[in-house]
Amino acid sequence: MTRVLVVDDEPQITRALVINLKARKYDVDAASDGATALQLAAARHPDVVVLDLGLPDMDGVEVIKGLRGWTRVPILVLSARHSSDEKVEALDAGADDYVTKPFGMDELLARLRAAVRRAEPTGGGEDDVIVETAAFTVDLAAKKVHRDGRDVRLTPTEWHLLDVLVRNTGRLVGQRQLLQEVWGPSYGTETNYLRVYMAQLRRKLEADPSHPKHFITEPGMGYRFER
Amino acid sequence: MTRVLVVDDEPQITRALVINLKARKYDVDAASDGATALQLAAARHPDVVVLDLGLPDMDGVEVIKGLRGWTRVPILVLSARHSSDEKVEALDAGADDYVTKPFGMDELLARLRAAVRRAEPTGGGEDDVIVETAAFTVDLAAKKVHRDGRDVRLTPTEWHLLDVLVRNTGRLVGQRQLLQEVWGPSYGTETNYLRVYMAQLRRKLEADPSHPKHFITEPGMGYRFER
DNA sequence: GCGGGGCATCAGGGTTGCGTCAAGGACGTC
DNA sequence: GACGTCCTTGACGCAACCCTGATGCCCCGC
Repeated sequence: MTRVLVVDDEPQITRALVINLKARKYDVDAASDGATALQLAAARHPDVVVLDLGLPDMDGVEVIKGLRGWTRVPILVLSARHSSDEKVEALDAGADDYVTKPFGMDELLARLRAAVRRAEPTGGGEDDVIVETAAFTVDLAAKKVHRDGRDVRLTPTEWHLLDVLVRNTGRLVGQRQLLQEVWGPSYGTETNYLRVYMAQLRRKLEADPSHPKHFITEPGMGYRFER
Repeated sequence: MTRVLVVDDEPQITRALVINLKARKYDVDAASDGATALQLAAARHPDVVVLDLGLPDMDGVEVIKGLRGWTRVPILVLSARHSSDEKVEALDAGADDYVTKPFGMDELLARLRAAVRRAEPTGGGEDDVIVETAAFTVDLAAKKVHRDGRDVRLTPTEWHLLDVLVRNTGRLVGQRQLLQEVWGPSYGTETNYLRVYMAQLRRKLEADPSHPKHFITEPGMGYRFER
């Protein structure tokens, strides 16, 4: 769940924001002054901060700088000041967006979504899904198989087949489904393809290919991957 | 130098933006309609896009979607419409910021700086900037490759390709992804480009180009950089 | 015991994909 | 206008992959 930190000293605005955010399944923390805000940010590590610049204890820009000293969390500034200088100062201090009061809740939420989306891990992040068995290790994202300390090379078809099986770990995958997912929708009866490629996968990955422990045949039905 | 793509069909606004941006040492491209914008974005790979929603040939939101199909480049929307719905639609389509006309140039530039700053490489530190292998050293930030005590010269396309591969060290990068990231979204099947440029990279960087240790071919799928 | 269906394994051949080289053309520089 | 660099494109040999058929095994029903 996305965590939002709301910082505002006007209770009615804070309340409105909190209600709207919680209704949209955000996890919300709230602070009414800068010191509390910095403390909460450090303790709770929010995914995005909504910050009113007019705080009782310190300048809003100082809060931004305080945050930027250690985090790149998106900061969405809220302010009654329309002055261009204020905006420039806040943005250059490290704010990500600047919304002037009064604001439309729809717009604010859209800007919030944009800020959160931007901060999401890049496509090439390391959200690798790794599946381990006693005999080998599969990294689906990197398309890598490790076994006995060395990489195993698989052909595209072998990968495709392994991919479908591993994504259904423990479940039986029917022959027809395997054929259609790997070879295309017009296939469904060419079970000999499966036999050939299952044999290759076993030869490359199983400790004892003729007595497979991970690529199990379910006669007449399909195959199952067990780790 | 930061490259900006300005998309607007009103010449006076475009001119004002271009002049201001160039004065601040930005590298500026300009387009007056959506088709040109998409084409220029693919060809020039800007670091940020300033996009007017009111274009003659297509809906601005379509331009956003067209860009988001293949790139996360920051998009700063410019529009005469103040309606909340328009803003929400543009932001949810993938825009990063939304500024209504008339706008203050100072504010716009500050928002632009914020957008560019955000897109900078993650603050992981400087441990990722330099990648070392047994044969050579790559400095992605400085755009330098060192090998056997001397600098290796790479062409822009070679750099781009190396960049994508190194940023995905250890991971397989599909040929379609490589083509689209290096040559643009309209490419995807021209695998001969890859073959030619991979050969050049290998010739310049590998100790034994015909038996590559770092630029690994995965037949039928793509390439992988290993250090 | 006998026959049949489904499965594992192997080996061959057609086809695809890769590496390499070289030539042509666009672009910028001097 | 000549030159050099870079990108594109085509052709060729070669290796790898995918498909296919043949063979033999095991399990099961008759």
